[in-house]
Amino acid sequence: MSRPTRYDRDAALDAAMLVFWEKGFHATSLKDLETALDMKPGSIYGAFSSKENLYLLALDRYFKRSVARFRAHMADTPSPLTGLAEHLRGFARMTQDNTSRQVCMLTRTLIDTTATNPEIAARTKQYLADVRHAFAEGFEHAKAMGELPSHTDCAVLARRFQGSVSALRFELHLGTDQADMTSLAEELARDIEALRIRAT
Amino acid sequence: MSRPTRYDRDAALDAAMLVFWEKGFHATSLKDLETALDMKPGSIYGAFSSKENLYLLALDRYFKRSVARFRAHMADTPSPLTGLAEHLRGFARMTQDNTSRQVCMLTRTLIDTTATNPEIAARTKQYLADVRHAFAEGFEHAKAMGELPSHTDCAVLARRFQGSVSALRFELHLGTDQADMTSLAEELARDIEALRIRAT
DNA sequence: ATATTTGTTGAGCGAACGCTCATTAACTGC
DNA sequence: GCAGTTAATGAGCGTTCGCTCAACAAATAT
Repeated sequence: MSRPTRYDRDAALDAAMLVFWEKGFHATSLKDLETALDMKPGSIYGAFSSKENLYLLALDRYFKRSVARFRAHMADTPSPLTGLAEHLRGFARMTQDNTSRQVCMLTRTLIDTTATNPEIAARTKQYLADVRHAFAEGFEHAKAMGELPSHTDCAVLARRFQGSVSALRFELHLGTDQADMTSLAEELARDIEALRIRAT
Repeated sequence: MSRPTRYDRDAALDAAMLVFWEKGFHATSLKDLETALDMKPGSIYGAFSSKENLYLLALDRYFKRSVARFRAHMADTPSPLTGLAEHLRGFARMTQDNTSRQVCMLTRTLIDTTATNPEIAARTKQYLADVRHAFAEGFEHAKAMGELPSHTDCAVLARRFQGSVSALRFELHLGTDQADMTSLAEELARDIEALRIRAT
């Protein structure tokens, strides 16, 4: 019974994520969303309740996808420490891909909404903490495999790592060229690898 | 001749800088500015032409003040390398000061305006490059004083240094507590000091 | 005093904002 | 076919947006 939906919810959320990621919460208008989702205002509200709620759904998508990608990458790398270093080098390879030439959406959101949308900001802080936790797990894994000294504070390393990721994404956003991106990523990656215990 | 202005242009620009810095370009409304500057719309437009122009004036102020502060700090530090390290440690001491618990306004602006206000974004990119140049000068000075190897690439160090500053400011924005701020700043500062040539 | 100049005022402009809802369309069950 | 159910539509709601301008106020010059 009943009429089937014309739109593909998954595709619509993907599209919403991209516009929001690119323009931010405040600069994205309902008109922008109507165009991107190819849906009329009534349908958007029927499906997603409000602009803010749609934003939260898009953000959740971004978060889950980022963490999943990171975990998948770590899962097929024999050395966790190398995996972490490679994750940083990966950003230098995004130079061509224009859709990814952007700041981290979580970073962006926190900046956009701290002063104006406490609910979104609070959720974002949680996501950022979760991402940091995933990074910390990577370092813990490295420690368990004997790549790091047993006294290593993985939480501290994770915070620094997150800083490196932010810095790289910001450089992408800035438009920094391939060569500079590569050398910056390489330096940050080497810092990670330098933590490895050398068999003396 | 003629009627004198009721407002203090300098104070008004300071106030504008603070609101814009806190809320960003898009989330700051004329109402917000009327309140912050204690001026009526007509006066604001008489004095500053447009919201965008006022933003550019506020941004310019932020930029000049930041660079001046950095240069002044470096000028009264005998060792440039220590000065750079101390600059990073300084951010951990901002934990109390709520007005400064924010991302760098240049970072914020670039993110806010890249997709929507090309003119502001272009100006911001220039400012960010100028700041990086000021950092590079600090490293050059350190090199000239024999604190760094003569083959050191100061431009690369400056880019990393700017990344560290961004990371610290972002942690402030996030609300990271005093202890974590101090340890993060300390680590980043030590990385700078570790570059120093050791008298062997 | 008066003329001139310039700053201040705030009601209100047109446009855009996020959002709603009566109406219409497309399906299923009988 | 028709009744029942749910999705899609888009004109248009009330509000707020950035901004203007005719009227007024406060100074100087003569």
